[in-house]
Amino acid sequence: MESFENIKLIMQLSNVIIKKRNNKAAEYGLTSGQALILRYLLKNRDKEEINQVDVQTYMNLSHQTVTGMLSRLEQKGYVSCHQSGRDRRCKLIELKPKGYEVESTLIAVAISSEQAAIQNMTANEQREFNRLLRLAYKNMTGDEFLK
Amino acid sequence: MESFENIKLIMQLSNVIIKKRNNKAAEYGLTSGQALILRYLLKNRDKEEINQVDVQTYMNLSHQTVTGMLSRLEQKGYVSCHQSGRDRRCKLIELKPKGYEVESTLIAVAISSEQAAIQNMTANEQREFNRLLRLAYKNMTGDEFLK
DNA sequence: TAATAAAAGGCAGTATGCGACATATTATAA
DNA sequence: TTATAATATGTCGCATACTGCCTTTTATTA
Repeated sequence: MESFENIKLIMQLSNVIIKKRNNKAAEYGLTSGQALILRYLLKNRDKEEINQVDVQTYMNLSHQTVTGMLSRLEQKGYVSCHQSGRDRRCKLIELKPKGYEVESTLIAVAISSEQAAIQNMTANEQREFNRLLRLAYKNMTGDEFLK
Repeated sequence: MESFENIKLIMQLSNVIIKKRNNKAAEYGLTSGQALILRYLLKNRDKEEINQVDVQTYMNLSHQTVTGMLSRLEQKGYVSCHQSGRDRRCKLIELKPKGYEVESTLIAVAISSEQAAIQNMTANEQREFNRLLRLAYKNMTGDEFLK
């Protein structure tokens, strides 16, 4: 059998991407993970209520990790967190004005990062790359990847 | 332009892979990163000298990160580190017997993890997946990915 | 209704992974 | 040869990311 070392490649690719995005996000006082959470909140601003567990599902991270990330976003004034009236176990997450202000910047950075990764790929290759990444994700998790 | 969110997919795929490998490696007191370093040292056992900078290059990680990982491998008795006689700035890394003992286990785990990711892919799809991952890596870093 | 299970989230500890900064040693240039 | 640059590595502090363990609140079941 052929030995591709795809696993090491995926892990290093991820590290490189995170490093680049951290450097970009640092220009406005964020990290790449915090920026991704903000984009999720902005995209779902019309939802009645967003709780921590929704962020965990979107990010596919443990609740302990997300607790820390949200508390740092709150400290910086991007979001505010309160106990939900609907279910007192839940943490209601709301975007503050500072969160709305960075929306266009976050989108621009995300697009440029996405473009950097797939440059020099034809449209067909881009579709195939995405399809195979999703297949690998499903192989490893048993679940479909959700945008 | 199409929005694939490949970046988020790659990052989450990497997280899932690391989590699975950490669980496996924990059975014999290692982490996934430590296991990868040991495999590198085992593969290069015939080299005259391996220094920390070689591990950094192989892992594509910063020297601060590798310093910590190596010191934990040393604490656990897998490697021993000394000052190099050839160049006193360099840290000579040597495998201890405990390192050699886990070789077959490390290889078995690595293969099974690699196989898990690419199951349900045809031989052609596997080659294409690897080629596109390498292209993305080169797009992001400017360098070729080295096994 | 009362006991129990499940869900949401918090805290402590450990391991990556980085930037910033510092030190020692070697290489290079004036 | 001496000043300067480059290299190899270290420490500190911070942000992820996890497991393990805990509390509070809601849901379920006897």
